[in-house]
Amino acid sequence: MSSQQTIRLALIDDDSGFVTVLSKRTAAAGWQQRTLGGAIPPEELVAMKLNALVIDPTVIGEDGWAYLERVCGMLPDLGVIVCTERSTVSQRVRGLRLGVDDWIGKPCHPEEVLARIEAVLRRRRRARPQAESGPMVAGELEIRSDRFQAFVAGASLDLTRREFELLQLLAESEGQVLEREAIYQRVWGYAMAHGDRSVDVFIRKLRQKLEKRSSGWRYIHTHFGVGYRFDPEPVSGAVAAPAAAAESTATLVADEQEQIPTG
Amino acid sequence: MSSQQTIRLALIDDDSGFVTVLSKRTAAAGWQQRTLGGAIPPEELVAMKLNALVIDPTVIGEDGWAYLERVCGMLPDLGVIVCTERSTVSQRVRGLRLGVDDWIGKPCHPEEVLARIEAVLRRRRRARPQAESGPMVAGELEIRSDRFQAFVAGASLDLTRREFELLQLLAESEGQVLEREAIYQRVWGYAMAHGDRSVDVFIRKLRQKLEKRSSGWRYIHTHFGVGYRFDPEPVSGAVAAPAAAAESTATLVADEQEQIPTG
DNA sequence: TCGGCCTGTGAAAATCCTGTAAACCGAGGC
DNA sequence: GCCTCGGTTTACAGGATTTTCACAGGCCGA
Repeated sequence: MSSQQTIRLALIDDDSGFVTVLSKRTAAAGWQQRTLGGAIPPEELVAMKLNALVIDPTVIGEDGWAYLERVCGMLPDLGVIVCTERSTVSQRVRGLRLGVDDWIGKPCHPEEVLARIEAVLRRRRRARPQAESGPMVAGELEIRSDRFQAFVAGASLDLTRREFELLQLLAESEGQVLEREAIYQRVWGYAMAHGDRSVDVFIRKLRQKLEKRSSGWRYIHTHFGVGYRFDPEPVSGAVAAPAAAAESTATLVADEQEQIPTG
Repeated sequence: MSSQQTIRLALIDDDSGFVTVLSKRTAAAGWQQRTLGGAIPPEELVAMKLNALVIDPTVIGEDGWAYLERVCGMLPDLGVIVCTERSTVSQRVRGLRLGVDDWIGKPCHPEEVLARIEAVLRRRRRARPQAESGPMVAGELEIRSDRFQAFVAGASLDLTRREFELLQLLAESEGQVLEREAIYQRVWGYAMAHGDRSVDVFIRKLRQKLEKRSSGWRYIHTHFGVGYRFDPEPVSGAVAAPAAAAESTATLVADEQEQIPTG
């Protein structure tokens, strides 16, 4: 399910041991992580579209409190976890009241840090049910997850839930070839049984409905022996079209990445 | 809305010193607090309409983990803070992954406990920036939260409390498809048990009462396999057959354009 | 070009989901 | 205690959706 979007985390710390160990863990968990040596203007943090920030204010020095306050104030949606050595109760209370979500003492076990980050994010997501994520657009398709439906020129494709989730997954991975097993695993939520053709069947249904409402485009491409790839392409109308015309169109869509997930 | 709605807290612990000190603090902070000597069925916790729960699982003994899991599962909106003596990293990680929001080691300073509870709750409160305002209008429906009632042309629909809350939730999210679990969670206040049909039943009651007073409109639409969507639409009563115009073609393609799951 | 996979299709069979009605239950009011 | 009312559960039927099948047609390497 797409509710498990990968976590984007930034780490502001200069304790190389801690950074190394934690990075290894977050990488293993599939999170996107960025390590920063020192204070970064909150504006840049915004641009990073982070979910969480782990910070040791001592690397900032004097202005630590002010920095924390500014970050928490400017990014109320960001999960902020302080992780630092020696601290007094009143410092922790001050930090928490300032807007910090959790305060961990060093030394600490990286697994606990991860668990605490998850706890912070879990709560935050629950609070903002299906926040942003405006409609996704592809070709003349508009995919609206708040309606569990896709539209072309305002007309609903009338997708069923499975069809919609499949389309959404494909569209999210635009340009990538997804193997059947991977698709099944992510849409159905469990491993695909050997010989199951459900994915193919749903791809067909999707193609039918897409064709019905948006016949001028091709969205789903088959990769023989591998899987499917979503990539909206206007259908080059007549094959008899002037060579030149077709050619140029081709160049526009030519930059396809044929990557095959190493399996 | 006053962001300072008083906090309702329950404390499950038998360490009288801790209980006393903490109670004094929470009282001073103006929180409503209830101390419980041991495990309480989650159902009763629901009835208490708590914001947060501070618990020392050791007072429960063996079933501590199971209890935590049950509570966190049933009340995803409840802030759960574990406060206990001696604990290992793996215990803390297990707890946090289970759904616990914060894990504090005893002995600890009551002020820090308060600050951590606040940090946990802070997230959840920001969730509804929803400025309560005048009556909401949808179709020929007027929803007045000050009266816990909806009206059509001045006539009350005679909604019960649940019916009203359900309608209000739906109307607030006009246009969005809400999943049953989400509806249940927000109206009933705790997690929906698998197989519970309460939402459907109340949707039917609502539809009946809406139909009785406003038969010219359709308000609640069903999204098969997903949930419900509120969107007032005047019912296109007379489908004055678009006449002969495309008659011949129509017969051939007629079965294609109907769609849009109106419910 | 041939044969062995692999994918596209259409439809039947199996499941799942929702609308509806009615039985149940506990809390109050009389 | 008896009755009413709101809320919960349960049972069932009709549909919608998903799965499963069998076969046809296409892609590729030998």
